[in-house]
Amino acid sequence: MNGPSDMLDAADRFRRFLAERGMRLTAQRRLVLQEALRREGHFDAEAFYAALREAGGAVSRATVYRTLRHLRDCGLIREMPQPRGPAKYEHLHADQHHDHMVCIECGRVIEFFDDTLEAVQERVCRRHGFKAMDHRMSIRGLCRACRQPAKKGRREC
Amino acid sequence: MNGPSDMLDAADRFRRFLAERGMRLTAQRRLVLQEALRREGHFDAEAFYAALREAGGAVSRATVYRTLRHLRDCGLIREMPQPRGPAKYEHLHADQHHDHMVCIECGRVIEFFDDTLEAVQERVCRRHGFKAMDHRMSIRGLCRACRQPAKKGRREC
DNA sequence: GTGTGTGCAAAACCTTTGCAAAATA
DNA sequence: TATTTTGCAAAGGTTTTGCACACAC
Repeated sequence: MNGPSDMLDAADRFRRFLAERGMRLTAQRRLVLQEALRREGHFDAEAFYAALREAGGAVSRATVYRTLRHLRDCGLIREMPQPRGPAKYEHLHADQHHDHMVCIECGRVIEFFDDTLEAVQERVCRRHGFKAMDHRMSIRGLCRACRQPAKKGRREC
Repeated sequence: MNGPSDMLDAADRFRRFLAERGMRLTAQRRLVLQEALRREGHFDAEAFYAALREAGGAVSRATVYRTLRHLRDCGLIREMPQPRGPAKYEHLHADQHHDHMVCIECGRVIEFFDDTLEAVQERVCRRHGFKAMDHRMSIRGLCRACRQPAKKGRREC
């Protein structure tokens, strides 16, 4: 699901996205793209930037922020502003959309996928003449571990 | 749906919420609560603060931010961090949850409600041992007006 | 050569916080 | 009186921007 062919697809898609706008796929942008695809979970711009630097990547903070925005506009990553602190990002697998459950106690994020949601999206959009490009659902609540407050040894999540 | 009894309910609920935590329902907090309930659509903290001041309310910016946070924690309003700019708030009607479609072209927000979503939430949570308190879904795409780019006189939304 | 991208540092922006004074139980 | 709340201004943390230089077409 995240092999080399995915990477090529993504690079191609990004290139097309840029070309359509008279923009260029530079070395820096390629670097940011690769790092974004390599990431498995959620990440924020600052840690992302640090990792890139650590790995010897010659990219500035400004370029990281700018490129993440482009990747988001291109639909390759998803940006999730947080109630507090920096926005979280995650890369979008080409093949399967997913949504999130967030534990309000420990902050853990669980991913899920449900067909019905896609159907809901279709129905609602038809009703309002809206053309959906994407959706996101997020369920807030308590994860299994945090539901048992009395239980000893509750993991930190 | 937004009559005086709603207001009383909300005030009561807020009072209980505060009492449980050894906090007080001060004049300022009451003011912020009332203004939040009065609001129909989405608002941000700064405009909210300005409106309160304009109306002669004696509340400081810090208190507005602090109280909005409490109202959120109490579940009376919903906070929606934005990709850019200040977080948006909206007050939660006691009787009906709703979700959003956001036009990526003009920014318009359309509200909708769909029963199926609640079912999805239940099913997903059961599957993962998660206890849901709340959910939010947001569909990004193009609104009716913005789908017809050729059309003259397209409204600003 | 014209236009686009980058890097740096500074600016902008929204939100939170420290602290002393005021209010409330 | 003990505790909580407020208001102010300053700090905080994240993201954007201005600008000069470098680079690509």
